[in-house]
Amino acid sequence: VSLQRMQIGEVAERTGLSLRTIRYYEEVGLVRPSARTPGGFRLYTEPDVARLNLVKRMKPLDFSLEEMRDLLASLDALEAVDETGQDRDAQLQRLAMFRAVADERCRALREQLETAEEFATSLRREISRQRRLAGRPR
Amino acid sequence: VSLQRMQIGEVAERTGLSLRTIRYYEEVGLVRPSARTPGGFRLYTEPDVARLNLVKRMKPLDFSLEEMRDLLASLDALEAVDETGQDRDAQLQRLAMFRAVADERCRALREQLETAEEFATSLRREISRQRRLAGRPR
DNA sequence: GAGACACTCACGTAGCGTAAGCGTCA
DNA sequence: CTGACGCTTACGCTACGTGAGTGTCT
Repeated sequence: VSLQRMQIGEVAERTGLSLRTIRYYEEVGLVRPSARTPGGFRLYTEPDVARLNLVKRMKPLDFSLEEMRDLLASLDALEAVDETGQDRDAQLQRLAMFRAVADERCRALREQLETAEEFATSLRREISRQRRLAGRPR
Repeated sequence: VSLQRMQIGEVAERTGLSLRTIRYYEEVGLVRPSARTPGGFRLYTEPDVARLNLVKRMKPLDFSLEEMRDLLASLDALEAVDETGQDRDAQLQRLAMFRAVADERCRALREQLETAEEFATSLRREISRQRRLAGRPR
């Protein structure tokens, strides 16, 4: 099965993304299928799936789809070996910026988690307080 | 200043929420100002601000505004002492449900953070890899 | 040809941001 | 009376969900 090209349903299953999401990612130029059947069905290769999984792993960082597109573009550019030194430097600079943003987002996430846990704790406390009050009505 | 009633600008400053957000929260019945001037300006009291801050602390848990509204409603109901035992029990049940959801969200947040940090790390690695490659062009 | 699968519109949603045009308060 | 501040109305945005109606693959 699907040794070479898979269609969107299988890709969805393997990535955990919805059909709509996968199509939308193509619409905004984030991940495009490397081929189509004559009838118009999208055909994905393994690298395509890998790219989708990469996007999925980026999502917790809360990048916009546009940012992810740019990040992927930089990675692609660096992967293409036939690049002039100047361009490489530019792409490396962009990567470094993304790294900085990513670090910042991680920090924000840690804070968020802390706030969330504090709230969960205070909710638990409120519940047991109310339970005590409920213990003796009248 | 503002010993009793403050208007929306000051509230925004004190809570860190935007005017738009505060007005929107009112629109969906989440937090409403306890008064208005004859001319229509919103007037908030200290408890109003506290409520807004409470909402702000809930946000990391990723509740929908509707869920928060319900949660606040349950808390309000429990605060009102003149409640029948039955109603109290119902509200307590709802609180317990929220607690369960909150715990689950915390778990999800922790996972998210982990994924995020993994990605940040792999990004760092990729950058230094590319730096090494850039070291000797030609 | 029948069923599973896919396609393209296209409208709906949450949670606000962002003017525009106008009224209110000190 | 003039800023500074606030009001409503309304359209825009992101990242999809959710049909409807139709075509494609095996």
